[in-house]
Amino acid sequence: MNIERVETHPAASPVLPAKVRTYWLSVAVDVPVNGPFEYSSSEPVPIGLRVIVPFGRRKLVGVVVGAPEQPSIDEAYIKPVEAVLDDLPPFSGHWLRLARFAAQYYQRPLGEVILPALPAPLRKISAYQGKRSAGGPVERLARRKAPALAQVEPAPALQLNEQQAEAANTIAQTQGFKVFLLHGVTGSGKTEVYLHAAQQCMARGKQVLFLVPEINLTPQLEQSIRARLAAVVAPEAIAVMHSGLSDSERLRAWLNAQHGRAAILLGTRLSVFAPLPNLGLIVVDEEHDSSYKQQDGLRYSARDLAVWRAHDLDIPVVLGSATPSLESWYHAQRGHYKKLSLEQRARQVALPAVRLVDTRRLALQQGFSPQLLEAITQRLQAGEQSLVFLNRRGYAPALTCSSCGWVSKCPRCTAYTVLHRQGGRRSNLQCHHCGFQARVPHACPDCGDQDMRPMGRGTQRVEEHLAELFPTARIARIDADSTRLKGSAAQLFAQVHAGEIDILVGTQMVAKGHDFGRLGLVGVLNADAMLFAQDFRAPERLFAQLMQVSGRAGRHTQGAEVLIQTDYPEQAVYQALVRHDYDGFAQYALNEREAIGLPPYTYQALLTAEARELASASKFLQAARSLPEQRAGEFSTTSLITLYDPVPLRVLRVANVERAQLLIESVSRPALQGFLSKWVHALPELAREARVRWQLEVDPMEI
DNA sequence: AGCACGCCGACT
DNA sequence: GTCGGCGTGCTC
Repeated sequence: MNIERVETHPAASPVLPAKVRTYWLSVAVDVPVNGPFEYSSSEPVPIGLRVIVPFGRRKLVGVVVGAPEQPSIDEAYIKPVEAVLDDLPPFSGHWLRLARFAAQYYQRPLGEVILPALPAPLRKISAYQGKRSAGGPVERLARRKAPALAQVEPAPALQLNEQQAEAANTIAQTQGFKVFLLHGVTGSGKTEVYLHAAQQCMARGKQVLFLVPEINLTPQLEQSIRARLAAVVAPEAIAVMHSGLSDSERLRAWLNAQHGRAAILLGTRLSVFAPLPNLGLIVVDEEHDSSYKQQDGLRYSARDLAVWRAHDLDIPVVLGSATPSLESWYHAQRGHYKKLSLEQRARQVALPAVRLVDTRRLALQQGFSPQLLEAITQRLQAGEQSLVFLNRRGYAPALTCSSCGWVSKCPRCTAYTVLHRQGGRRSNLQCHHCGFQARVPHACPDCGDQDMRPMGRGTQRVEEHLAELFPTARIARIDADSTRLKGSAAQLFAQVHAGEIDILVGTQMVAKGHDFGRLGLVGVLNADAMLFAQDFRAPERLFAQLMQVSGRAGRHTQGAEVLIQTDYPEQAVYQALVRHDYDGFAQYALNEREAIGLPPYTYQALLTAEARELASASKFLQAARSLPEQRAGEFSTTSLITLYDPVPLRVLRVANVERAQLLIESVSRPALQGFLSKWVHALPELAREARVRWQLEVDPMEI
């Protein structure tokens, strides 16, 4: 193998004779077993370097996380390190502390945090073996020239209004740890504030970490940030990281960050783990967005880790949103975070008027109220665009038999199959949980009747109705189905921006980021379905989502309007939306949470079990639940911990796997942490006996 | 997670 | 007789 070893001490090596001392190393590797694992080396290896180690019958890249004086297991079982990878400087103490904190907080082995945080070429052994050219991926990348950056026309800095300037200066003047919650309605110019503060930070020679929920969906953001920064930093000093990059592009950005060549790193949640030796400011844009929470593997919250990281480095962090998470709002109320408010819109355009359409006593036409149809008609006549928002893709949520009541169901899941138009008149049935597809039956499988009808409506059906009602209007639909082909989303959005579309039908895909110039009306169908999802955060999510879609309207035109059709117009969420009153809604929702004892007033974790049969999953959870009583000596803090009864998940079966969950709650975060760290040690054995798969999520977003 | 060992069913 | 099914166990 062609791997350079770490330099030995030059003075020592030629003189000292045979007596070789052994150095012990703790190495974190990416396996779902509690590590770290211990290895030996004849030379000292600095903590934070990567090594290649034998592991069972294979070889793995690991990271040295400790150098114990004595090994914790019998020396006879300890194998020597195979190679030391010194193509990168060792990870800093801060970086390792961050990884350690995440591993401990989210109850995962350290290696499962550290290695997935690295670009693939740095953690895959194949990048170091069997390559014709010498060296590793770092050396190979250095020999290749980076593709030329596209020319960006520098955008002039906008004149900040008074509130923006005050917010930006407050942030820029802060050097130690401080969390700012930047609260500003859509269009109030939060980005300008971030960039202003970022610029001042970079001017002091410090790096900026700028987190965004998703970059792919909003190429506008990257372009506008590049344009705004072009006047202040060289294009190479802007590194971008997101899931759309190739391995080598990601590696390049990562190395630029690690070597301090990047003055600013713009990236999605994984970027919170990027090594930034000179970090001076962290920005988390749209901090309430659920994309910051990873939903598999290490279930971390990039927003929460960003705050931790800022604290550890003693630097400021800015959380920005028009609809902050109730957690962040609560911290601001308590004075833990400093609230900065932007109340004016940057452009002199009034917020759209929000009206509720009480659908309880209305005859709806294909799901549309007369008021909404009338509003669309008027906008068409005025040459303005309308957006119909419906968070349900497909033609209809199910197919049903009108004579016996049969409903189309997925054979593998506890869910209806959704009727989809395939193009033209052709249709099929699809399961949105497991991907199962079936033909549409000609007759009812139960009674043979041929009168099969779609039940309810999705975006395809809404699009069809609109085409019948407004035959001359140009209509487009944007959802996961219409944008499946690569590039088609960008093309559809471009058509909307170019004014080639009169009525746009869309799911939540249209809610984020896009700035539609001529959009005068937003109509919301079936909002109540989102409100009554069985989750205590449903109103919070609904408020944020409707605020966000509402924000699509009237960014440039006066007199924009949002119509929300609902059977429950008296609900606090809707009333607050009419008043554009985030503060009122947040206060109301927090009071409710406090009264019932929900986050942010308590802390939660969720243990989920999966098995062929619900009974096995429940049995495992039941055993896990009774463990603390059985071993009372080990679990001393249980008086502060509530373990609820295991319950089946709302969608019980997905792809022939049945799921149940157990909620753990505590008023004390340390107590919950202490409990979980003991509890997880016992779970693998219980799971083996019950033959179930399990996962533990700390601070779950959905329960 | 991998990877191998192990012990039962249908094939050249 | 063997190819291969995936249950079980282990990794410093």
